[in-house]
Amino acid sequence: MTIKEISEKFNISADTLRYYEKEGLIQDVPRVSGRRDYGQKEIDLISFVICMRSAGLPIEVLKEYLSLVRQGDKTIKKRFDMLVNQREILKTKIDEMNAAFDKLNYKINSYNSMMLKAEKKLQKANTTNSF
Amino acid sequence: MTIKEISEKFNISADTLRYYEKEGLIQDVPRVSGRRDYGQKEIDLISFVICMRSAGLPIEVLKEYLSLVRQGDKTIKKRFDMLVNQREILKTKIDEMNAAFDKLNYKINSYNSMMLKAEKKLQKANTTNSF
DNA sequence: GCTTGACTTAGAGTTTGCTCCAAGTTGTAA
DNA sequence: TTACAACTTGGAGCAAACTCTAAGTCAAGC
Repeated sequence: MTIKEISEKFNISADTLRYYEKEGLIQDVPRVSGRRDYGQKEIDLISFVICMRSAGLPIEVLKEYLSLVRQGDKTIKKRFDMLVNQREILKTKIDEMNAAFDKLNYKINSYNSMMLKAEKKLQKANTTNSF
Repeated sequence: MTIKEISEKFNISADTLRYYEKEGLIQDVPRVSGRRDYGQKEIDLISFVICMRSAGLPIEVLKEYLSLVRQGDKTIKKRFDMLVNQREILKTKIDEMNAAFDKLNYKINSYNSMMLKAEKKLQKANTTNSF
């Protein structure tokens, strides 16, 4: 697959794909007369990287993890620890986002009843604070 | 409360608090002989800003929202729309993070059984792909 | 009165992750 | 065979959100 096809498949810019390669995230991409020609192996890797990046895992962390993978079985324990660590960080972020989501929801509902009751001059909403 | 107390209360740097103020997120902070002296109003606002920032809402968006709040009731519909919009964006991000979390979990479990069965030379794990 | 430490400001610097640019190459279609 | 679009590379540029620096101010304790 060409860079354009990959870029469309994953909804990511070709520049970003080249950048990931430059950074060493996606290595040894085959070329056909100079052009990148992604195979299944690369597609699986890109899919993983994009998923993790979308969750905010830093490029540096992914780079180190993939470097460990390339170093073979002796790095399994270290990889495991990395993943567990990243899972914990991710869990914290998800909790924070859910908290913000709930707060947003609460505010939206307040605004909603505020607007519904507006013409009746019943602006009793705005209960906890003013923003 | 002093900037240091706020900084410790919210586990955020004093520099960041000053930065938010410079950016217009937290306005009209009272001073006592030049020093910031945060009151309940400011604390509520900071708490809101930090919650939203931790969920990734951009400073620009928060700034505009808070500016609308200051402009009074005529901006309620616009604020409402902003919040609904941000909620949608946040929902998408939460979904992405949950997907990554599941993937991480799956990998961690794979590594786990890999390591458990290692000495038995039963490295049949690593089922779907190699990283 | 003097030192100290925590503040103040304006503004410069840093980090992360792209995103764009310029100049050159290549396969295809007219 | 020449025009064209889509690639290639190295490197510069950019946006967001801090983070740090320098030079100055102030209240408290000695």
